[in-house]
Amino acid sequence: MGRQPCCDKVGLKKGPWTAEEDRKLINFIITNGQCCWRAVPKLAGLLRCGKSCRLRWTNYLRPDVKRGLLSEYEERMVIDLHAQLGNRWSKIASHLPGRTDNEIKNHWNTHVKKKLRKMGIDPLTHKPLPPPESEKPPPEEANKVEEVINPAESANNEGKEIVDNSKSDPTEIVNNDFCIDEIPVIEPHEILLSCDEPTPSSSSSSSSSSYSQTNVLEELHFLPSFDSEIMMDSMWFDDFSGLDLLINDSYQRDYSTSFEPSLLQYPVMVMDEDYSWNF
DNA sequence: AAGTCCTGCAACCGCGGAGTA
DNA sequence: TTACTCCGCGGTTGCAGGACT
Repeated sequence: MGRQPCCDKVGLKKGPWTAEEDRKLINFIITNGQCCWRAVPKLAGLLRCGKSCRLRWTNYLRPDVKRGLLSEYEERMVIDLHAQLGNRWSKIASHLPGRTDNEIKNHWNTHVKKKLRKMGIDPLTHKPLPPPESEKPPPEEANKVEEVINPAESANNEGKEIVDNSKSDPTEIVNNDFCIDEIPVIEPHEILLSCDEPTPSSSSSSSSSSYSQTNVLEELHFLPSFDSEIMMDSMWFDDFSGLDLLINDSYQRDYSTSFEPSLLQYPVMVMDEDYSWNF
């Protein structure tokens, strides 16, 4: 007896998401929160399976998702964490706020693997690759590279916080108070908003003209004078009633100039006609 | 300019774990 | 204990766009 499909696939749409589908999904989650993905497509009026909706939301539509290439620091962290955790992308992603497991996995497979191999490091083991017979690098050089890459073996030298795998489950590492395991189901009042300014790469990295690579949330940002220092990482709304969230279907209202940031208790989100978010 | 190859990324698929009746 | 559902994870695929010939 095979496993039952996650949903009735007959008549379900596959492939890239359209702007309209994204809008429906965003509207639904903003109104109802994240719950019961299986029911989402039906309730949101989407011809998608629940898994597809969840994937689209978590990897792309979530307001706090960070777009663009990983910074050097993030990449280094990914390498370090991969050395500790292996291909546990969701665990790795939990240490990089705003990054998704899929994004990190893709980055690893397309960039980091190559980079490490180029450096003579086995991306699987983080140990020096056995050099080709013809060009054996000096042993001290290989060791040096390993020192840099393999945190488990360089912890003492760098004074970095490295988890002792023998003493505790590496998956339980809590780094910077952020662990995806601790994130509860998101309720409507808990829609997470990124305070990051859109990074230049996020707008320029789109290599495809297809809609799916033009994040409807790409323009997400606070009012220009909003104190992004204070709200550096992210913020959670304590009370849904205070979230003045406006899906501007009429495309006529412009709230972006009608608030003094200092008076703002809650940022105002307005969805524009191009499905981008504005505050 | 046209054809082919390569690359990067979004999305899909199938499995395993957790929860529950 | 078993059978079932649902969710999340990791591996893989498919496609669009860029690079190359």
